[in-house]
Amino acid sequence: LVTLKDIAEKAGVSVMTVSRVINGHYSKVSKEKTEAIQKIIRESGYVVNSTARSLSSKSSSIIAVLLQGKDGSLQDPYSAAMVNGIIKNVQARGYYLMIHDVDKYEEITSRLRSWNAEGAIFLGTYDKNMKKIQEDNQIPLIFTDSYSSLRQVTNVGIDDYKGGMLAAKCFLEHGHTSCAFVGYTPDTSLLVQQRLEGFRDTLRQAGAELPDEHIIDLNKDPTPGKTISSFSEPVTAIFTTADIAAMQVMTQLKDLGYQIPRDYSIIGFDDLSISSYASPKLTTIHQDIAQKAKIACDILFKHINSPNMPAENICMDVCLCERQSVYDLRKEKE
Amino acid sequence: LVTLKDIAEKAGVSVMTVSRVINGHYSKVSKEKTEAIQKIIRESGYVVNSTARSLSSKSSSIIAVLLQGKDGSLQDPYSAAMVNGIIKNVQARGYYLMIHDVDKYEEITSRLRSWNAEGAIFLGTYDKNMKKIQEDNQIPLIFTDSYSSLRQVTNVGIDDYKGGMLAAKCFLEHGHTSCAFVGYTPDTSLLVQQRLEGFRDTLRQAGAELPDEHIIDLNKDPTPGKTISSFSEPVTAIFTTADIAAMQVMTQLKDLGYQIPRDYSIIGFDDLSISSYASPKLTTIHQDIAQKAKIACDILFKHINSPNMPAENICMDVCLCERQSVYDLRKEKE
DNA sequence: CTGAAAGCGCTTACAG
DNA sequence: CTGAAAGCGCTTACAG
Repeated sequence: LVTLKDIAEKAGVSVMTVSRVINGHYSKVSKEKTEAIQKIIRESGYVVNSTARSLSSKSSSIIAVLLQGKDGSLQDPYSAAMVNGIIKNVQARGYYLMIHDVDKYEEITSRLRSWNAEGAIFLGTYDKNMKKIQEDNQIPLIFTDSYSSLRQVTNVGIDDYKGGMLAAKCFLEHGHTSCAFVGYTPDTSLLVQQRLEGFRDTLRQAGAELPDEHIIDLNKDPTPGKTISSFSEPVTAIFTTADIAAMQVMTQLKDLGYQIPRDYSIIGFDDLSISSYASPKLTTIHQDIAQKAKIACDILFKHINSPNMPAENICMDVCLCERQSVYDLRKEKE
Repeated sequence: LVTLKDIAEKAGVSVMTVSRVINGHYSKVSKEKTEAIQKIIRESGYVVNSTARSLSSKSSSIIAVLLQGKDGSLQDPYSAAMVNGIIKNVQARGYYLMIHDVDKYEEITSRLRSWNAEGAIFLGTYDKNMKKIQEDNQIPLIFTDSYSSLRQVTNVGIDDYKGGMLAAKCFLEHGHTSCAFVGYTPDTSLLVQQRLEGFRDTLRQAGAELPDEHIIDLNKDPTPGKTISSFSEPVTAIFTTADIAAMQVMTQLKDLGYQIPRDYSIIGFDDLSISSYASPKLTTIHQDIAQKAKIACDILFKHINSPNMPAENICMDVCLCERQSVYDLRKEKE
């Protein structure tokens, strides 16, 4: 193990001089010494001990990503895409990424503090504990897709309400008025509620009601396809809060002998790359995940570099990505 | 920030006594003191400084996962599932996970050394630099799906050759003799070559040749569906080295007006959960990713806890998961 | 069972 | 431009 001391001895200078060269404070070291030291560093294969640097400088260069068992696991392609983007952005800035899978609130603080993380990005839902998390951790914290009622929260999200609206509009424009909604925990997830409300409000404005029975919680009902096909009032269109869920429902309905989109039209959410491999290709609400990861990191580092920046709430736009899973009922009637 | 010293002062003991309690060396501390100290720790919200502990104890409790730009990115659902499993296993043992996205060889060593990682798991292909990586990093290193010619490598992989064999057998049993193979970089990836060889050998043994033109590199040809449909010698069955690729090819062929599996039978690889959402449901070679992640971690910690363990090469079994994407040509002939 | 000393490999802050 | 001193918060190793 090569240390600063070893290099200092070899170069016949003090540890401080070597430290200055390593940290790029060239203006403070004579040119000859700088070059001599750099040569020795190169030849010796020296690598800074981040652990020592972190301890003495009180800055770790560690960014934490907090994953949550339920909706923020890497099993979810959305989260995987986010983390993928975050890694690249964090590394590009010379920082390191630690990834934590937490379910209990208490773990968060100890994990963040233990390594003296300089900032953290949260994936998943933390709405209930957010205030506590913020009080206990005085470092920049970026939440994503959060709908906390707290004012002072930095959040990067999307226009979920508009997403629901766009789905409803699309269905209406294609002549659908009897719809269903399928999502994970619509009663408790504020994000899902936004999508639901945008969807329901827009339908209602057009005179189409979305009865409560047509709102299905995927956590409670693993076979929404079956459920929907058994409704007394027949449904023709299904809005789903994730592409994966949409593909699941689609498969269930096809297994029951229905044709998509002939019998049931479906709209997903996210626009994952796999949604164009679905059959029929999935019409879905598009969000730009790579961009979202970039923005989250940009804000995080802005806050790290200048503390006391005000909290900011970013709301990214969404749009409808039309493919083939919505059937045009009006064609029939013509 | 609460330190050991603060707690020691409050409890009227030395720092060492507190340290012993925190590390669970209860046999070395009197019961009364232990309890008094634990109470203070609880009330003060003390969190160990891992950075300081790492520096003085020379063990960091950090495990590194190395991702590789090309085939080991989190964009790939296989890698995401692996990392997901690794996180849980690593955390269950009280360790922390740092994740590194590397493309240049040199980065690996500096990233590992800088944080004094206790072990590392590699996702993706590192065959060329493996020897150097091992020489430069004297910590337990677990490679996955590697086919390095080095003897002393700990690797967790699957029986890729058998995977190819099973695919070929399945096609043959259903009357297919004219096949194609689609994969990423079949010329350079030893893993893909294994799958290809298992596939080709088995076909050959049954008297069915797989001509070189029927081996398609997805990196060079992004539209294998089109290519395959234009072959002069018509192909009826396509083996693909990843479920995602299979779904891609399937979609391309359907877009060209072909019916799957009527016109083309397809077998994928991995058995990701999404493969059952494909339409038709994808017949594929199943590998147990959660188990693979667990085994990789088990071996890693075995090596961490007892150094000088011999390298081991684990080869997990694969099996055919039959769904609906292979058509039975023999039915026709009867 | 308890503690004083030394040290892990760096950086900060100060003196020259 | 250069360096000696002190310290970051812990643990190891030793002495009692």
